[in-house]
Amino acid sequence: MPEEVAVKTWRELSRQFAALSWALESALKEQHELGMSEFEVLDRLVEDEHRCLRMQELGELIHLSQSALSRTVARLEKDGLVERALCATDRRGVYVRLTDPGQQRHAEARPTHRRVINDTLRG
Amino acid sequence: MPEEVAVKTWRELSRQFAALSWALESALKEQHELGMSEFEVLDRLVEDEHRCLRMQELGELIHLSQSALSRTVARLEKDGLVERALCATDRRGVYVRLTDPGQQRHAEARPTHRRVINDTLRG
DNA sequence: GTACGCTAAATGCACGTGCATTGAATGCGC
DNA sequence: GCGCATTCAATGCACGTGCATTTAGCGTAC
Repeated sequence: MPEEVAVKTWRELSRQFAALSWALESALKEQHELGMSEFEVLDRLVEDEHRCLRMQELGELIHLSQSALSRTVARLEKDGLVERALCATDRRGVYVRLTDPGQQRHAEARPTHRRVINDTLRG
Repeated sequence: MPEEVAVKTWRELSRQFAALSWALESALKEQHELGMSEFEVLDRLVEDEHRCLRMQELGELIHLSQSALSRTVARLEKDGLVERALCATDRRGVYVRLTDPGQQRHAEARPTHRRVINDTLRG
């Protein structure tokens, strides 16, 4: 890939990401009181069979530093959307479990999320 | 485009952007004492015929809020890499002009920038 | 058992960003 | 000329993030 093409690709990537993340952030915040990172956590938890993941697993799925993820989960916990539970087999670890209110909030926000993605990627 | 495919696209976009912006940020910071946004400003200025753009023009090229751009330019100015000049025709406007040290710093950093992009997009 | 290194998650801190506001300058209507 | 809405850039402030460190728990070697 010639150098200038790579730069063009990067700029296009930036542009798309900026547009979409801004659109998601504002739509989720305004309509559902959720930040993008918060929704992302809920969205991953819903996909899990047991609606429960370890911090470490979440960290691999979500592009956030370990500390940022820790605080994001803390915010969700404060709002009662997830709960933390100690890991029985390894007490250093923490399970993050989706609560019923969390599942409900996600169900409300999900259509917004999907719609914004479709609209923005199309536009 | 089916809904799940759009979500996959978004997640892939996020993943690529996170990987590339992190790689750029750390490489530019470590090797050239430049943040990604700072480099982006220099990179756009170099491409301009007169190495000089209005804040507003920069704002359209770079995906940064107006306030963030203002501060990014302020940091560059503090380091002597750009200078601000009042716009003669509209005294509300500000021209941002690349200085010689700025051009030199960009020339040093550019190969790093291009290489990281190529390597990361390929990987 | 104890000591050591390693890993998981939380926290102090500094920094960059966005939002809202401010201050200055322009252009339009009158 | 005089207002008045609009535009451009800068700034106060709050917030989310990353880095570095801390705290706790694990595993291995001895």
